[in-house]
Amino acid sequence: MKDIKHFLRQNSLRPTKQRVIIANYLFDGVNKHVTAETLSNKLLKMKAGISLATIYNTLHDFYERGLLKKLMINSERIYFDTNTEHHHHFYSKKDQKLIDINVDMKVSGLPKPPKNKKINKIEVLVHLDN
Amino acid sequence: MKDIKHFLRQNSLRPTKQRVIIANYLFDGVNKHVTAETLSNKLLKMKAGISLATIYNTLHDFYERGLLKKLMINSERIYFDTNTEHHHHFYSKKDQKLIDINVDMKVSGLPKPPKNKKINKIEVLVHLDN
DNA sequence: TATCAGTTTAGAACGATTCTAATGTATTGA
DNA sequence: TCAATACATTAGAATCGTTCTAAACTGATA
Repeated sequence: MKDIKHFLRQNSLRPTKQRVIIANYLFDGVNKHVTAETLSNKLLKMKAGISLATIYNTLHDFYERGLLKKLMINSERIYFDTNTEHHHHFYSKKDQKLIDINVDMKVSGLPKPPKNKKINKIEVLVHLDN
Repeated sequence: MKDIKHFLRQNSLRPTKQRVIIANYLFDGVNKHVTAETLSNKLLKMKAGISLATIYNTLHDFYERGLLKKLMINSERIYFDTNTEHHHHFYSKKDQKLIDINVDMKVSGLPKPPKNKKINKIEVLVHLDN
């Protein structure tokens, strides 16, 4: 897609074949949560032979440009979220699945942060059964 | 300490030399957040020559008995919390430090969980600057 | 106090991720 | 248009936290 090449250039990323394929998939309008592994599997199904190293590089590059959010869900792998707006998540450990919570939530009763520290952001993770 | 041996036995853990040392440190009344690495360093300072394997085993054993909580903070290492009550945290990435939030907080505006799923627990992580 | 199940340990293995350095490709500017 | 070159991709090695293995050890028991 022309648009994606534009989009990549706007983010100072050369629109290489691999980046175009990955960006097309990730930024198709449907928000996604991916790991290097799930993305690799998806790309394999699409017959796009992109090396793992490039997948890691690309996720990293996109993250550094603010095109992806990194999620700290468990210690086993790194999740990337195409929804870069501030939002929260449901998480089902059993299904290893994340679901966006896009409605506005409020956290009340928050104590003052320690001296000389400011709150950057508040992350709410709602664990579902198992 | 006699108490710690008792405590271990009550949790169906043999009070071995290593477990007694680790439990004495972890459950001294002051809540702590440790990783295998920080615990290992602390034990080295105490001149307790406990192998890394045992540290991992012991953290795991304590976790399985519900004596420790596992925290998913970042993907680099696993944090264990001696405070097993439901509570939340401040996190400073810069300092790699966690601080308990022990006051009651309320999250409002939470949407319904997906069909057939029930909310298990809600975790709030307050990121401090950097 | 001998037995034995449970524990500790060094070191190997593992799995996600990062690094290396050789090859390939998009961009540039003449 | 076509070098030249700066940036990307890649296979495979390296890394690092964690887990596994299997041999030596130790607490509990009878």
